[in-house]
Amino acid sequence: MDQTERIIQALDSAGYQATANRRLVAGMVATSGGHFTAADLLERGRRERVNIGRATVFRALELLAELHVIERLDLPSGSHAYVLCDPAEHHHHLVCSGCGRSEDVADGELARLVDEIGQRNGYRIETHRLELFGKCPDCAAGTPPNGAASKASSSAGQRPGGH
Amino acid sequence: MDQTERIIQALDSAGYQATANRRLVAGMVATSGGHFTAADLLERGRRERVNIGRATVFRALELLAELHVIERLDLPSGSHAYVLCDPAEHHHHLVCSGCGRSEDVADGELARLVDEIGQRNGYRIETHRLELFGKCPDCAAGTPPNGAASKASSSAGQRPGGH
DNA sequence: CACGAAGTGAGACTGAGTATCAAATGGATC
DNA sequence: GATCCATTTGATACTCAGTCTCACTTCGTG
Repeated sequence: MDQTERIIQALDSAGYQATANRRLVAGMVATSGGHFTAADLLERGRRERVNIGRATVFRALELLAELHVIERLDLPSGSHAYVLCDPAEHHHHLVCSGCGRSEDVADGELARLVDEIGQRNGYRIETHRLELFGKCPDCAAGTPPNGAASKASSSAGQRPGGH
Repeated sequence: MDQTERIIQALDSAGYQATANRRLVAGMVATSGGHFTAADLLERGRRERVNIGRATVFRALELLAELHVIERLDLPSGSHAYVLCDPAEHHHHLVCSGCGRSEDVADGELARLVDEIGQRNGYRIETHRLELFGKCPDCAAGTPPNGAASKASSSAGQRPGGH
């Protein structure tokens, strides 16, 4: 779990206390293996008989998002999820609609494309967001259950089609 | 209001009745001039002393979204909005964080880029979504109030910064 | 007009997220 | 270890978006 350590590090170096609750959330985030919602963590906490308040979980997630340790995602279903990610560079997310697993995708060429669109329309672009949904190699091959599947299932994979 | 007509047409040719309520919603959507939330329409209805139920507005929006006459948008603030758009071709939205106005942006090169990303990661991509937020020419020039501004203000332009 | 289907409004309900506030805890200092 | 203050926490109330239900109304058709 050196991912957990990294999160705690981030908290600490930003001047926040690494309390037991925050460590707990960090641990759950680090081992999520994909995207997760606040409700997922709450549920998991309850299942594991951990005493952590609702508000505390929301606060911890807000904090981690602020530190860019996790990032908020809008699932095609319309609900909000988070993914663990690398705070260093601007990137996007590729999310498996089968098992919920997610990959970071470098911005790469997109930045240029976005600039171009902005220029063509006369807009001064401030933020852009690209979200990709599909099936990961395992799910595409029909072998979804991979550990990740079990706990991500609650929030993954509704409304795969669309537009 | 030939935009309104177009929407009614779409309802009609999909086999739905173009009732008074739906015409009303169509009219509000057509004259929105930017993105709007369900709450915006409800509020506008109340202000204009129109008697239309909460559920009816949600149902109408759902219906229009299904016909691809409007499309759902996730604002950077995390709330859900809709924009009127061309049902014909796959495209994305460029939204002004100042006045709420929005432009359709053709998918263009993005499709290729998305394919490439999918291939590189071994994912079978099902959906992608690009959302661009920034300042339109008017807002960038410091002349925001343009008619559109007044009614879009309730839902536009929070949290302009970010990653 | 009569009928069944489609549409509607009121209001109950649900679930996510926020706000409040008193109590607990952390960590620095003596 | 006792004291102090800032930070964190949990319980709970609250707000708000969106859904569901159900009785009632309206629509189109024969």
